Amino acid sequence: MSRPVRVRFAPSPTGIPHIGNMRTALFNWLFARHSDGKFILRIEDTDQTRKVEGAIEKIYESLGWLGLEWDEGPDVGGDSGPYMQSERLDYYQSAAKRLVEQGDAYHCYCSSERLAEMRAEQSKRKEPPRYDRTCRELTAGQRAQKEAEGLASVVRYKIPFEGITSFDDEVYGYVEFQNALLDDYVILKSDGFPTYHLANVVDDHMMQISHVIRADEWLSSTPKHVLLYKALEYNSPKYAHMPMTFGKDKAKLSKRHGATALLDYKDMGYLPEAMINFLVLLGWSLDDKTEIFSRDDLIQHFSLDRISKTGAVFNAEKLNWFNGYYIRQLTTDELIERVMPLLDAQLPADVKRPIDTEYLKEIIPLIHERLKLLTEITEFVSFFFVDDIEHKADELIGKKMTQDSSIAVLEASLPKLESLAKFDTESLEQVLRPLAEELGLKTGQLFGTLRVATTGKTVAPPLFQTMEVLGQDKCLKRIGLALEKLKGMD
RNA sequence: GCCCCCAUCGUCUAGUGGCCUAGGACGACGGCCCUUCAAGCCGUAGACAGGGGUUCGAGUCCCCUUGGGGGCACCA
Repeated sequence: MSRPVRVRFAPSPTGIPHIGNMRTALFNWLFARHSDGKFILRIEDTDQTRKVEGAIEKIYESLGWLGLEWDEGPDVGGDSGPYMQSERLDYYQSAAKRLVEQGDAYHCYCSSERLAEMRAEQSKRKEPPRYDRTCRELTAGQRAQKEAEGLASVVRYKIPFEGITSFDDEVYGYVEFQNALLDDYVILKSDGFPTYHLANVVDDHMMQISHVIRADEWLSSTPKHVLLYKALEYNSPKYAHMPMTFGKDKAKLSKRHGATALLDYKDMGYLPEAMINFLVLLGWSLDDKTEIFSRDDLIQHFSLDRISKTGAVFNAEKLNWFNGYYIRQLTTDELIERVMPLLDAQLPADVKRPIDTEYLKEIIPLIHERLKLLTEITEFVSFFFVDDIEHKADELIGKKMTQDSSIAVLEASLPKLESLAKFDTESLEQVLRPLAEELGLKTGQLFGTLRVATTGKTVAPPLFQTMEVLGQDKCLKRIGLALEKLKGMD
């Protein structure tokens, strides 16, 4: 009989959650949803010195952006609260007390200066840095004396001198460690706050966490936790360590790899659905061909046994492809909705607000499949909105064209376009295609020149459709401007 | 230095002893389409780190080497 699935995402509020954290959150969330279990948010704020103002809001925002809703947490409550570790100090302290009384832990009065010195010595001698266990053997009398002196103390776990601590990891399988090589690590700091090791064990037990799904970097501290579960007579949860995410240099992803905060990607114009699809494939796969997963697909198919053991490099190129793909899947209206705030913020002030949605509906189909990032939208559509465009002279003269031939092209086009009763794609094509032949030019030369003249860009959506949306007046006016520019060049 | 983990194309990965002359995706390159750019379609190059075993047979199992990563705080 296995217990109900309860997993947690337990970030510490020390900054903006980065990609790696959020991938861990994703995997936990998927496992919970797949298993019909609970996804719990717990804030591990046990380090008073590293607390960052506003970090918790960023955690909410990051989860929210990806749509990873949590069932229990500091803000939504739940039966296992409080969900902020700083509000659970009593639990940790009594656990530590119990361990001391049982003889599984002891007070240590060594100063951090002494410890630092000791470690320096050890590394000089090329020895593994470890606590020398000075305080482990203190007699009751010695302890009383230290207390009387008013010395602050930490509580250290008393690692057995012999034996092996092992566990079965859901991803890595059987892993074992020699107790003799483990350090008497601190479980309670001198300020009365627990370390991660104690806090996560106490909380995971009290919150009835069934599976601990966390990054690989925790693998080597897991025996400490296993020992703690045993000493406290708790049932150990199952462990699933997942491979880490690396930067291009294969080192643990960190700030120096550029944008690493999840929300940076939101700001850069990525879609959360693309991000999820990309992130889940970093360390998990369904089979040999499926690449695209909707949220429901993932919930349906996600499983721990398909998590790989190898670290994955965060490769933004593939993310870009996913993003383009998901943008293309949106309907015109959906894309407008997502892009509207960006346009509102980025389009020049003299463009009328609110931005004309009907007009956008004509424009979007032209640029939709060209968009890779939402933030590119302004660059793609501004020439539709702006009144006067700026022509670059050298762009006005295309490949295999000269100043004179460009002028000729525009002058020949003008009357044809002016005479058009209907300024739509078909009519435009009907007059412009023959015109190229008349002028003895390739269609590309004619259309290219007109493209730059009407849009101000060398790269734009198909000419006729663009001109139709732009409208006759704007096109004629812009061609006129282009002619002036070309003629005034000498 | 010690401990732990990992090892298939540049990257993400499929592969759980014969279905592998190793599959897919991104990227790269070439082509088609074509008024530019995209998108789409077609195609090409590209990997089992090395060495020993085990086996009739090893990318798949074992060992060693090498390489990479992670951990070794009163941080999580």
